[in-house]
Amino acid sequence: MPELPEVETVVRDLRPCLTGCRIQSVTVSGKPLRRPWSPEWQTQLVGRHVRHVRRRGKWIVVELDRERFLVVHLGMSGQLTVVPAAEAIADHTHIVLNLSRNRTQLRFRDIRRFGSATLFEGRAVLERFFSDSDLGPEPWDLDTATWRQRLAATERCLKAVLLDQRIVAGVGNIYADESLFEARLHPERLARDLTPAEARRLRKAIVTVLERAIDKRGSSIRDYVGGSGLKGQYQQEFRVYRRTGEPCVNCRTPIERICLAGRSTHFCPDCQGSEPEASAPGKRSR
DNA sequence: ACAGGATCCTGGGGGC
DNA sequence: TGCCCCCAGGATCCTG
Repeated sequence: MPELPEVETVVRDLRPCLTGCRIQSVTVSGKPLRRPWSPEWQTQLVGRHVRHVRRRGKWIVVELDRERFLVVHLGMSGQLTVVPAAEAIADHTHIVLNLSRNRTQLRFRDIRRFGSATLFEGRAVLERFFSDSDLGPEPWDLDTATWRQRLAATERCLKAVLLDQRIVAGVGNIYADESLFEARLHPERLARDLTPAEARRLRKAIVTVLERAIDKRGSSIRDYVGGSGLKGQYQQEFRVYRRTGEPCVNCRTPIERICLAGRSTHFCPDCQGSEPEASAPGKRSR
């Protein structure tokens, strides 16, 4: 669930609560997460100070002293929050760090356990992790030439390309659909078929939609909360996502839902043009 | 190289 | 109430 805007919100919430804190002690649930947690990390974390908290794609990076990096992925249902230690510990809480400041704790809770927390030793190891996973650029760092070249180099449809973290980092199912609506592009269009103007429009739409969502603290459909436990509000602004059958905000045509790249995909069949086969030359819709 | 499906999990919602 | 099925913001692995 958490995509770039949700992860960015968590990071912005956590930063003032964590920066400068000392980790006093660590407890874990022992339940397996997406990536295995090594027991020795508990002792390595104790006594470390938090230098900085940042985001890379959908990854949260908690930078510690002595070049240690706690890297968290929220998966589908992960929550990373700072709360008073006195607050009851909810079910499915897997990692608790006791912090030096104001009797607070950093808690990682993940109902479905598709998320992960990993400790990296050394900046080079962290960098290698991101380069090995081939994580693409942040949407606003995507330069025109690279973007056009990546689109031209694939046979895949736009929806599949937007979900590919190697091409652009941070976009997930919600913001892929919302960006394609913003750009007025059909999710089944082949990436390689985009004109330069369309490619530019899509890149701009991604940034616009993500910035709007960050302003609203992301989207809370179910489990997502920010680093302070507050929900997001962007779900109230969805124009296509989860609006199947409801009228398009532009043209009142009912929003359609199909399955693409294994994910439910929502679009306006009128505003977002027709499928490639149907758009005969010389007979362009709109 | 890619689509499609299955997989890792838990829980909410709808239909009956 | 309960049961069963479908669905879910992600990523990865396998097969064809």
